[in-house]
Amino acid sequence: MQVTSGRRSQIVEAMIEVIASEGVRAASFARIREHAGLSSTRLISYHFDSRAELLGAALTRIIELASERMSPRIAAATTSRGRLEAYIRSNIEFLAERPDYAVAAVEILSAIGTPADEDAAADTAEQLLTRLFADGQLAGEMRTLDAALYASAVRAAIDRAVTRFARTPGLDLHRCADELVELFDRAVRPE
Amino acid sequence: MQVTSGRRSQIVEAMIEVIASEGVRAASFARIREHAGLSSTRLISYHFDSRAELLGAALTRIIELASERMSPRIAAATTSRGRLEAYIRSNIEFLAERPDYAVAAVEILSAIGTPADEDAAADTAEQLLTRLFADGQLAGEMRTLDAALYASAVRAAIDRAVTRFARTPGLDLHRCADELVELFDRAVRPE
Amino acid sequence: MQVTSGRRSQIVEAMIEVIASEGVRAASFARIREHAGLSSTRLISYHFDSRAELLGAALTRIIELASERMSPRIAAATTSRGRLEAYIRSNIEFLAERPDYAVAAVEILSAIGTPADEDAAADTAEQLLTRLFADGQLAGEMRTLDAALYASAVRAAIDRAVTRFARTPGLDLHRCADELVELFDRAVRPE
Amino acid sequence: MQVTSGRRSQIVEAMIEVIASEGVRAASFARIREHAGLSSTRLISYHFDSRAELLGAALTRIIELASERMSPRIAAATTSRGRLEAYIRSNIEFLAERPDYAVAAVEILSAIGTPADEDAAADTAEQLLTRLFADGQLAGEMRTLDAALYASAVRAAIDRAVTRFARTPGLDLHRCADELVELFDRAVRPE
DNA sequence: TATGAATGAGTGTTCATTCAT
DNA sequence: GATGAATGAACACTCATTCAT
Repeated sequence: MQVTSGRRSQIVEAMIEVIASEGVRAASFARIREHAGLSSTRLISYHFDSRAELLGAALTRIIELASERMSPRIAAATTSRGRLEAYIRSNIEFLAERPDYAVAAVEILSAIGTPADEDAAADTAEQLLTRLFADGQLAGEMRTLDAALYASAVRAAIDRAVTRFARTPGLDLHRCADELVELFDRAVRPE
Repeated sequence: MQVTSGRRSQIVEAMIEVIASEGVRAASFARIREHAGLSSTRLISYHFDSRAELLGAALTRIIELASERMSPRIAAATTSRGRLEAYIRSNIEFLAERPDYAVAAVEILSAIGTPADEDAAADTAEQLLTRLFADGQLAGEMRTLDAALYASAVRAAIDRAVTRFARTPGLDLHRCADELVELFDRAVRPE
Repeated sequence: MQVTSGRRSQIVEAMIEVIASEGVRAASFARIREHAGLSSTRLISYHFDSRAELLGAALTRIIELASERMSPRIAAATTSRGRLEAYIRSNIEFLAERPDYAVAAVEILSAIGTPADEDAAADTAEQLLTRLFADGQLAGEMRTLDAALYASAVRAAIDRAVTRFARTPGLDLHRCADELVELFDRAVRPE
Repeated sequence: MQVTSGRRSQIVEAMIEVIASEGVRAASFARIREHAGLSSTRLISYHFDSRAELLGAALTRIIELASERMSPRIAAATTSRGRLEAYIRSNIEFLAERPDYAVAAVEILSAIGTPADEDAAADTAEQLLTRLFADGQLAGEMRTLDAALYASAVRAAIDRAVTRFARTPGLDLHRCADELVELFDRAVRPE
């Protein structure tokens, strides 16, 4: 099976764009068909077994792109607190570069929030952060704290920034990143 | 004359309960009718001009209750950092006492979030926090920071805790409150 | 039973105004209640047994007013062709003075057109004209023609003028009356 | 590719028939579904984006048919007054042949009349007549008159005849045509 | 790989009306 | 004379999906 069949990615991108500009609720097959200029919604259900699968494919695609941006930045850091900073900064940079993708991701995650499996992508992101906080404590770089809760706080703060940016495009993202880095660095550093 | 006509509050409460357990999407008039044991959905549209109004009434009710819980606690604090702590703790306590109401509020806010009513309740909550952070800086109790961004970070962290609690009822909310208080107090204190 | 109970006429006038500006379809009990500032639609169904009765009352009221305007003018004419001219002119004058009433009458008549009884008000107006054309022929003032068909042609032409005026308030009604008088006078005069 | 997809025209014809016999108001999707023997009303909204579009399609279809009947007859006439006669006669003939279509057209036009689309089909018909009266005056075949007003009077008279015929099927349409031709010919001829 | 056609369940909302004071 | 509450039927329309080529 080909992950990127041309048609598939065309549909996925159309859905992402519609979600970003009009929200998940508005991203019906009909609206996607229209936005992508497809002949019929049948083309969508031909390529995706269900709406959920399409939603999942969109999220996977976004995470793929975000990961390309963020992973090397995080890997390049040599300390846990440095990796936390890299995580926040590169995530905000991704938002600056692909605001539609970032907005769509938040929309999708809030839409599939409750029902999905524990191993959903959302948790993937938080698991990475949870490990980061756990490692920081083991390395003595961070004070004692609840890694999972801090992970969710970081993600929540970033996601909220994404939402605010979607409504206020004039937002200074560079400064926003600085503030968030400062906020969490102060919160975790020992003493 | 009673503002809350009995029927109205019955419907509002039914909607809150359905939203809390099944999500906003599932909270259709038909589902509310069923849950509240009403004779027809017409009863709902008789008391509320539109779904949006009902949603607004539900949110208002929740904010009313949350405010009853939180306001005296916040007012009792004598410092800005104390008020921040009281805000976080009393909000989490409200979540512990009325998890359905807390969950419903988050659901409703994310559902009506986009429509750009600047004066919406969501912003009201953030505005209160924004003032709190601004006052803290003026009083010299907090270091220099972006009040609005910190406000949204606090709300985002609490809202995320609400969501997590909804999925994991076993969560230790007392400890969760301690951690969040610590997180933000460290983040704001001078030096 | 009092024909004009104050409340009744208030409701009737509100309905006429709503019909004139928004059409019969839009003139629902709810819309009338709103326009008249009533507390509930129940007040309407209290005073009128059905929507049809209210519609009939409105039409009766309009015809009453139109008749006040037109009857003396028609009666004052001494010939059949003079009465035809008086009919047309005074009808157009009524339109100029009470455009909302004239528009509402046309709306109501087209709404209740098909179902109603033969003795409906619509026919009343045409019957009067039919007699006028019949008398004109008997008196030798008019050539041989189908009185009923000419009656309906006159009413149709005037009603259409009403509709056009409703859409084009700038219409010169005086000239319009002149033209219609000329049209039908030429059509009926002998030779 | 066929513009008229079979299903589409089946639905259009069903709607025309329902409108003719029961009025526009009664022509709901449910009633059409029933009359056409369709499996679901969804079939209607599948083929037509909205009720308005379906209404428009029905009107277009009727005008198409009426035009087939009337156009050659009008074109064959060599004088303006001859064309006026041909217009009236062929229109009444269309009424005699397809009473349901004629009735439906009048119903639809009165239903969509208000919404102020200047370029609506109604005006198209009147514009043709207006030109006819203007040409007649230029050619010296008709006396000086308000072409637009005469056009609306002709259409109003014919439409009223359609309505009357719908209620009184026994009406002698041949004689009706004779009378209307005479009426308007006398009204326009010079001297 | 593609597509037009079809579908049943569902949405919120509106309608005039009746019930019970 | 007046009124708030209640009601069931109907409305156009949207949903993701399946059928049949």
